[in-house]
Amino acid sequence: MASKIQSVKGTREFYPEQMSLRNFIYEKVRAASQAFGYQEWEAPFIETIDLYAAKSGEELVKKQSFTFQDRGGDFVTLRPELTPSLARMIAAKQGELTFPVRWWSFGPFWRYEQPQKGRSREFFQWNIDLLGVDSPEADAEMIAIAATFLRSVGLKPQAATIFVNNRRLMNSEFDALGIAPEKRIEVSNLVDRRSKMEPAKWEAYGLELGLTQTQVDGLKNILGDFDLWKKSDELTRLFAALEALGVRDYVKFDPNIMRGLLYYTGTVFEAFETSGSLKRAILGGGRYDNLLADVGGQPLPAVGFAMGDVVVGIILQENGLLPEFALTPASVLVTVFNETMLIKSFELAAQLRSAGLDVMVYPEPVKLQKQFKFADKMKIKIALTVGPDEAANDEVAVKNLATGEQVTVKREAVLEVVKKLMN
RNA sequence: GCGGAUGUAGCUCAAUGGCAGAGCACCUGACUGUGGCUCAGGUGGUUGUGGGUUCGAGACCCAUCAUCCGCCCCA
Repeated sequence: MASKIQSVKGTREFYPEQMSLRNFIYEKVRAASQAFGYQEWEAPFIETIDLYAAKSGEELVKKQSFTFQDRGGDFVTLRPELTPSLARMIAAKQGELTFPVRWWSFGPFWRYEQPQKGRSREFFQWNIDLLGVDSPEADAEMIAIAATFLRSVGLKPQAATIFVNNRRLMNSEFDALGIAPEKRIEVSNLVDRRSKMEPAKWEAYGLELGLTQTQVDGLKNILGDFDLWKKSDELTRLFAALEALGVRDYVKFDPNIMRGLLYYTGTVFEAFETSGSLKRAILGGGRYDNLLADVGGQPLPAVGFAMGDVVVGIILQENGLLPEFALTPASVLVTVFNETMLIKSFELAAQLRSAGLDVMVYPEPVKLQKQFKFADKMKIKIALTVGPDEAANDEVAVKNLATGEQVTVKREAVLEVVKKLMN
């Protein structure tokens, strides 16, 4: 057992059952994206590390990226996120694209971190972005798409909530407390940790960062003020738009939401399950108005979010929201009576396939008992048999495995009989 | 990178330091042209790996590898 070659730590192996789940998520993602008129696109899975160095955050680049040398000696990275690739691709065609651009994508990403519940080193992520519009209403559309997805998988507002904040609002509040602009990143970090630390330790940490007691107290007031959004025109308009879009019940203002990525400039949001064991964000995103200019394009406002497949998969499973995935690979099994009947079975299967049915032929002439047992395990509902008796009369035995009833019909009537059984 | 837990049959798990077991799965038969249900029988293990303690180790000790859970960070 120890000598077996193992999968690379943290990678994902999708057996058919897990593949059904992944495809289920993909379909819901696609439906929500297309409902708002977004186009599917994709970027390279491998990029240079430089693409991320500028704006992704030090932790992500230095510690969490899969980076290695290719055979030519160049350093390449398995993409840990999509937004920098998007920014580059938009910048490259900025003159010829029709704005606003509405794009979505669902593909694999890699981050070198310790695998644990809700986190693997390889994951699939939905990214969706709206570029070219700088308005709270654009932010609202993005949040509405997220809410539409949550609703489509059966997560009600009581079960999953999208928490919203605004970096500009927070920065002006930080300014009002006399916190220097160069301390914003550290203070944001402090805010991020509040829910994870004991109050006393959190205060001590704030003082350690060089804040005064008055500033720490002021920060506590801000973070406890859930009406703070009323001071922000942006958020006031955002909530009005969310009301109009019919998703207001999914969204709550929360001044504690900051998000780690450096490129966010305005509205930020994260969705969490309200109860349950997993304290990880289902999805997260926000407005990033400077990124295009930072990668060498013309300034372009943008808003978007990302959702990993791992957390949402666990939550759907734990809430019993997954449909019964049909593990039936075919609606009909054609058994093989013996060596000489093999060709007859293949002919019959081909005939049914050309009529559009999914048909499996047992690949070798083993005991019929074994073949029927196989059909049962695969949850195939109809089994066809051509034995010597049937062949002599140009007939086929059609068995309904759900009821156990079997009829023998003329070969030209098989299609009709099978179709009737399928309904 | 740090901390905790767990590694026994294909799977889920038992086994006071004293003969390695059960359920499920698999195979065979009852039923040689037909699944599910039942019954009878059977295959399957260097107990993750390498050392050590002991008359004797699945169990105790050390190391190592792997997995899971948490911290950091984050989708």
